[in-house]
Amino acid sequence: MSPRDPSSLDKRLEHLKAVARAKGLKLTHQRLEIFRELAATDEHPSADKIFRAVQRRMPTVSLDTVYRTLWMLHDVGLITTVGPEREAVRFDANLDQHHHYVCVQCGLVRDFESNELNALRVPASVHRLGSIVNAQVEVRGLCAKCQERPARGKKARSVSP
Amino acid sequence: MSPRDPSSLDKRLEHLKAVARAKGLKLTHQRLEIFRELAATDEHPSADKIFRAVQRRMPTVSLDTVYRTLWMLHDVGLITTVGPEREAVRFDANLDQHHHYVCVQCGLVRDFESNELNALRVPASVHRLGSIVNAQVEVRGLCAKCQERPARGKKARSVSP
DNA sequence: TTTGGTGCAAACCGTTTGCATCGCT
DNA sequence: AGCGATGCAAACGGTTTGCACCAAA
Repeated sequence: MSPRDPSSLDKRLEHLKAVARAKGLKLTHQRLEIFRELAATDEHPSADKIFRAVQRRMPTVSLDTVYRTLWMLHDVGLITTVGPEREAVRFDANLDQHHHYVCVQCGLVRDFESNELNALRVPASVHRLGSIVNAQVEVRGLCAKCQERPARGKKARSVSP
Repeated sequence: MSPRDPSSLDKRLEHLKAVARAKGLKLTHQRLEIFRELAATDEHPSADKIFRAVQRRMPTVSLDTVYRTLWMLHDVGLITTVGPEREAVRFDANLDQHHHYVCVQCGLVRDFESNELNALRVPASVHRLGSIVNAQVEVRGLCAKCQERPARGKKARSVSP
């Protein structure tokens, strides 16, 4: 079920249409191309990369439409981002093996430890990709504080805690 | 061994001094304060947060010294960053559970799958932090391509693949 | 006509860099 | 004196936003 698998792409386009119908989103030419571009690769491209690719077929698209579309797709749960969404780099002086809990709304990051998770083994296929420096678990969720005060109307995206 | 544990802070300061001695780094007042600030918390602050904290005790520090110091500490392996280092947000249309391999040099991201890792359980303590949306493994390493051509002299930090 | 979506350009913000100065050895 | 570290200010690059225009219902 790799993203390159054409049947997987079809499935995702189906899903997109279903969600669009359910939520009353307009599936404009631009939106369709942007989603298709992202769904057809497993390289996890940046907005700019998607922009340049879509631009080839559709010279009038603008970068900000790509951004708006991507976040819109993200908001309705059709796509995700890689790693914690954040506005700034976060640093870590804890060199012992540990794992992270990340709040998807406010960006809070907390360490936790687990011998069980420390012992996890990555599959052989990963070793073919390159060397391994470390492996850690990233748990995403809504932190206790953010559960109290429900999401703000607009950008539910990042804020330093 | 939480970062708030004062004995842990001491241990880290020891380590800092040892590495500084070994590598001939100058431990200026600024550098010491910046490291201390980071090592004393487990909030994984941004450069700006560290800057504001250090500034209280040392009103003349500048934000760029904080950045330079943090990356210097990072380059000698004394601190790390949370999540993949990247210059731009990367998007992902793969909603099935999967995991990521991230190259620490060029920023390449690749999916991989593992039933074993899909089944991992997070410790109870994490559930106290908030709700859980998903849990995935992030493996960091140097990808095959980057191993061939050794690191560039300057910033070994990010570039879109 | 009304409601969104889009494109453009300017604003924004985190981060980096060039350069002159400072402080330690 | 010599040399790396620092501070300042300006540049940079990714991202967002205000606004006018356009297209579909």
